[in-house]
Amino acid sequence: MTASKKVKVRFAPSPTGLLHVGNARTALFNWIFARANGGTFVLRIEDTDTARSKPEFEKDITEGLEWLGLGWDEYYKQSERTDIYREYLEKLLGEGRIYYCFCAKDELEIQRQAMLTQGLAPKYMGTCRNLDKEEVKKRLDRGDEHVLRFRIPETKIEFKDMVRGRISFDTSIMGDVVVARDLDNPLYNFAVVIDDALNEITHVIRGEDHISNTPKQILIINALGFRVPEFGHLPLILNPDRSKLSKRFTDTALRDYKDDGYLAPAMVNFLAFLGWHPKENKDVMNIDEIVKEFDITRAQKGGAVFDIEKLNWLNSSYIKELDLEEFIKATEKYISKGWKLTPAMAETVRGRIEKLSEVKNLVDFYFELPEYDPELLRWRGGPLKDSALHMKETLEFLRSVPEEEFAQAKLEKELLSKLPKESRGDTLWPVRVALSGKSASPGPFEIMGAIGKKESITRIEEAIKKTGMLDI
RNA sequence: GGCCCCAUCGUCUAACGGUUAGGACGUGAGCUUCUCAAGCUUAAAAUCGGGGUUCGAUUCCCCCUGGGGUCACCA
Repeated sequence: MTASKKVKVRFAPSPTGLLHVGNARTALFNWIFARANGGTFVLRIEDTDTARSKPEFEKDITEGLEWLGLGWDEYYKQSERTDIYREYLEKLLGEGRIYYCFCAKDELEIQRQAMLTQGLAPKYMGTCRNLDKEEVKKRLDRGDEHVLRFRIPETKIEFKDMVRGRISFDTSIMGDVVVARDLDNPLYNFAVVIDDALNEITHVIRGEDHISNTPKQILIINALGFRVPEFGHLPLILNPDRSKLSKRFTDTALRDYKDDGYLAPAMVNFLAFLGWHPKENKDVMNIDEIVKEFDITRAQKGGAVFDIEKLNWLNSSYIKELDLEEFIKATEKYISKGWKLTPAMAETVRGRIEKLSEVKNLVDFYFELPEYDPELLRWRGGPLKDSALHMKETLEFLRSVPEEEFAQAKLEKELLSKLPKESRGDTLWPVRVALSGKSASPGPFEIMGAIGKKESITRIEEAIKKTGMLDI
C-alpha cells in the first residue's frame, strides 16, 4: 500500500423522501469505513431538485443518522453551491465539452420509446451537438427552452470497484448526458462530480444502482482534470421475492423502525450484516466491534433479502441487554399516559418482546385488570370449585406473609414447597389467571412480586367471587 | 430489448484449490414448565445446470439458465 491521502467519504442523500433503510445502510457503511480507516465522514444533502426537496425530509435524514449514532464531520447542501457549479459549467461550455440542447422533451421521449421498441439502447441522437454559435445565441435570446449536455466521447471506461473488481463500459452506447437545466441548475451527475472532487472525497461507497452512473461521472471527472476516487458499490437490499426493497413488502423508512420500537444498536447490527460479514462466525456485534473488523473487500456482491424475522430476533436480544431503568425509559412512549412501570414489572416483560411497541399489550393488566370469563379460571377442564379452593388456600398463605417480605423469590420458594409437584397447576393456573386476567402472562410469582400484597389479595378475592363459590 | 452486475440451506452468510460444506435466523422434535415467552438439546435443510483447467473445483475459466440494476430536463 502506498502512502495515500487521508480517507474521506460521504453520504449524499437527496431530501425527497423519508430516509430509506437502504440509504441508511449506505450511510452506515460509509461511516464505518471512515472510522475503520481514520477518515472523515461527510454528509452532503443533494437538493438540486428544488421541486422535490423538502426541509422535513432533510430533518428526517439527520435525525435518522443521529439515532443510529452516525455523526458527521462535515455537512453541506448542494443548493448553497450554485455559483460553484456554474463556474465549472461555464468552463466546460467554453471548452465545447458541454453544449446547449433545445430538443423538446416530448420529442425525445418519442425517440426514446422508438429505440426501445426497436431493441436498441435508448440514446440521445445528438441533434443539437453541432449547432453553430450564432444559432445558439439566437435561440437563447429568444428564450427557447434548453438544457446543457455533456459531450460523451467514444471510448472504453474501466474502473476498479472495491467490492466487485474491474468493471468496464463502452461509452459509445451512451448518449450525451444532461448535466444541467441551465447554468444555475445543475443536475445530479454533474454536481456529484464537482462536490466529490472539490471536497477531496477519496472513496465513493454507494448502492449498486449507481454502477451505471459511474462511467458518466468518470468522463466528467476526466474532462475537468480531477482525480478519480475509488469506488465501492454495495449490493442492493431486497424484498423476499428478490426485487428491490419496496413498501409493498415492508416498511422502507428508517423512521418506521424507530417508531415501532427497534433499538438503534440492533438496527445497526442488522444493517451492517446485510451484505457484509466478519471473518468469524459472529452474529451479534456492536458498532465498535464492527469497525474493528470491517473490511469492505469482504462485502457481498449479491443482493441481500431484508429478513424481518432476523431483525426481530436481533432486536429482542438487544432488548434483553437493556438494564431495567433503560428499559422503562425506552418503553414509556409505548404505554398509556398514566402507567408507570416499576422495575419488577419491567423485569417480567423485558425478555418477552421483540419490539418495544409490543410492551403495551403485555403490561396492561398491571394497571387495568381485564374483564375475563370465570371459565378461564378452570384448570384443564377440572371443576371450578377446585380452582376456588386452591385460590382460597393461596389467599390464606399470602395473608400470612408480612408486607415487607412479599417478594417473588420468597413467595415462590414457600408456596411451591406447600404444593405437590404433580399438581402445581391446580393452584398456579387459577392464581395466575386471577392476577392477570389473561390466558397468557408472566408467572404468578412474578406478578405478585410486581403488584404487591394488597393488590394480589384483592385480585384473588375478586376471582373467587367470580366463581360464585365464596363459602368453600 | 441494449449495457452492467450477481448466483452456497427458505433467509443472512462461512469455507489460502483438499472440510463429514460451518454458523445464525426461521422451521420441526424434545427437555423445562402453571400459561405465553425465554432458555437448553436436537433434526431436516444448500454449492442452479453444462462444459473445461487440475491428481483434486463451492473456490479458477467459458457457456447456458435464472435474478437484479440501469438506460430521466430524479438522485
